[in-house]
Amino acid sequence: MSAHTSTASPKGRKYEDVLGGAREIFLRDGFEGASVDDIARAAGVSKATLYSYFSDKRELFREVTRVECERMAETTLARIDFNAPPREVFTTAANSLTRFLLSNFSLQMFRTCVAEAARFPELGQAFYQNGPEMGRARMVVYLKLAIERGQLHDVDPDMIAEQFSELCRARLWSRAIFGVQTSFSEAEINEVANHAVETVLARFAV
Amino acid sequence: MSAHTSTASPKGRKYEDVLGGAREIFLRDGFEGASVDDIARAAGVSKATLYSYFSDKRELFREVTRVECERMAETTLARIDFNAPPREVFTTAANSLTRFLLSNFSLQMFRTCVAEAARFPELGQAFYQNGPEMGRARMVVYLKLAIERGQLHDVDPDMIAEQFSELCRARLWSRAIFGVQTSFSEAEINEVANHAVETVLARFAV
DNA sequence: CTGCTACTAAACTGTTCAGTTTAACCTTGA
DNA sequence: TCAAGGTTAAACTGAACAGTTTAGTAGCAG
Repeated sequence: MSAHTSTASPKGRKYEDVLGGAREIFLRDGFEGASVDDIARAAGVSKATLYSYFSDKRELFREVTRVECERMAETTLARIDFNAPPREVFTTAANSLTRFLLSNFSLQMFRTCVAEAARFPELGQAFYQNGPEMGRARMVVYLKLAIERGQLHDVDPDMIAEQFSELCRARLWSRAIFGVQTSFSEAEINEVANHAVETVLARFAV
Repeated sequence: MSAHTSTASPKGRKYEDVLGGAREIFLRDGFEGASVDDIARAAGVSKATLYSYFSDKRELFREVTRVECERMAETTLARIDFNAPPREVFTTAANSLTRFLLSNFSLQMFRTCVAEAARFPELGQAFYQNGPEMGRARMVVYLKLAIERGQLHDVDPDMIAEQFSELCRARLWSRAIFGVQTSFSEAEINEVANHAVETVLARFAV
């Protein structure tokens, strides 16, 4: 199934299989929770093969995280229409960001990175830089433009972006991360997103 | 040292010692990271004694968490002056909340609860209810009053409280939780708190 | 002195799990 | 047909660690 993919795997036929299995199990069980035997089984690969590609469990985890962060960066907030008026831009962004923050992937990734932050500091930092940091930087580009155009007050655009993304976490995100609530209706999500937009506009729109 | 404390321990002299040791080690290493041997050593107590008080590691952890959440609830946001004008109330609250969110205790507690959310769902939920939920409920009492007085717009006070506490997380909290930044200057904290106040007032103050 | 209760140190059990080793098996290409 | 490299299942090693057991100690009450 993976022998003839476009990019030849760095070494050996099963490399992609290993990554795929690791992705599945790490995402399901976190780092400590995942056993290497489980990963090998999910990948349809022997443990020996797995260890021929990755010297240890951490290296495997690092690689999975790196790849997933790349994918995430490409997907989320990929294209903002820089010419739309602020209300429109914030509305679009708030909706997609709120949804993303509540997604299984995002929550599990967050959980794992936070859990391993002590044992594994580089990981949390890499995740922060490739994830939140990245999205914020992209937002700041737009904000600066909007400020120049006189659509927003001249306030530190970095702070605007930070506040905006925090507002998208209101009410639902903490419930999700603590497992108090596990599924979210469209109405709930829209309400949070809309309130985020109203608040950020009330404070920063001209 | 603990034999003659005011409240007699439920059973046996060393009960409080065990809790103290557990608190120290759990807070340092999290739940999975902490070994019962370490806890017993830190408590200056034998493992057998420890297990005479608590039937297993989880029960011990539960008890530590419960006690710490109580302490936290008493300390943080304990007294809001319900008669002060909104700007003053929000300013006080933003400062103490931002500081609390960045405290070692709060961060480590959050980390551990999140990490164990899968294995240990009741824990995250208990923490959520005794922590964030509690503080928010207290805030809502004030907000309703302020709305009645016509100091704030008549908007869902629960959402105001949620947005407010999220705003206190802007910029610094995610850096802290991912270990990107570990110490925070007064100036940084004040800036975040002040921006939170300005934003919440811009949106909700009459 | 006796008996009771809390406590202790240390050895022990059983399990889980990362990482290694071995010996054999396929596939491909010369 | 043979050789080489990737792959496999399965057994193994060694460590960590939760929880138990044992044999014994310290202090206190009657």
